[in-house]
Amino acid sequence: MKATPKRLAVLCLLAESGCYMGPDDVWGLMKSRFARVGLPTVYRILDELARGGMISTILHPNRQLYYYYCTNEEHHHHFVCVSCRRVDDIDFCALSDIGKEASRRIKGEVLSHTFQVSGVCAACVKTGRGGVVAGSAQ
Amino acid sequence: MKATPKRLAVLCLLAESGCYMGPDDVWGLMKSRFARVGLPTVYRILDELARGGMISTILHPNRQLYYYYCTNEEHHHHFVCVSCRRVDDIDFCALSDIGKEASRRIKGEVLSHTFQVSGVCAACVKTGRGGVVAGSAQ
DNA sequence: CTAGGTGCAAACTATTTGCAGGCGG
DNA sequence: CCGCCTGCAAATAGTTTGCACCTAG
Repeated sequence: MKATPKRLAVLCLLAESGCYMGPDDVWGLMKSRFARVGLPTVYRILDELARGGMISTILHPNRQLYYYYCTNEEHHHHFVCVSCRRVDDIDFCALSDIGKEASRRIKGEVLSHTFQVSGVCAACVKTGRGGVVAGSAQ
Repeated sequence: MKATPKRLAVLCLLAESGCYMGPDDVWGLMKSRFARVGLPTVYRILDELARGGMISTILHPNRQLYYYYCTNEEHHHHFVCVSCRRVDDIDFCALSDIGKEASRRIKGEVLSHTFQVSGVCAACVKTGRGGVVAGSAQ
């Protein structure tokens, strides 16, 4: 993939923020850096970067897709703060710990899995940000 | 919540199929049982049943919401077959097994979590249904 | 009579597509 | 000159809302 100014800018935005952002958020920041930039372009760039593995996706319970910068090459999962949108890597995989057990019970072929923890990060707990949020456990 | 004929019908449809369905799928089946039924009504009923805990939701990687009937009162997770749409309960929780570890690393407050395994169920593996599907692990 | 359930049409919003212009190699 | 990156406008699709009707209690 060619490193165009806009692709780099999106990557930098995400890397510097350390937060997950939706296409609209990224678009807002891009508009302050480029005179002309279209929302479809932001969608395309985010999709390309995610396909290329440079960023990862967060499927929010609100059914929208968010993106964030991720250097961790290893398979891992995420803790997302519902207050400040910060993302922390969880550098272990739930499935690997219980994989044998899961396979034994399911007796099928596991193709993929999602594991995502959301809550309030340490910083937000400390400063009292992040009120009570309805939790949904699937 | 009042047990209206349509609410019961939606519940029965899901219970009898043992599969997850989208609002559109449910609508299709409802139309063969009721002369007049609107798609918005199906959306409303599914939402109400889910809020009431009578059915549970599956947030598919395609970002659409599916519903399925679930008797298991305990906290648990799901294995969804991408081939036949069957859902199996995984009657243990990934987070409980690694909860202390997660809390220690995150140092924040966990509000909710999702854990969902998708693949091909035993029956589909046996009959050769269910081709290769791109897997996405978050 | 009243409350709530429902059909229908329209609105909404996130996302995607088509297409033409433009820029770099 | 060619390819692909991109802006813009329009289309798409899932979902939600507004509102009037209608029926059970």
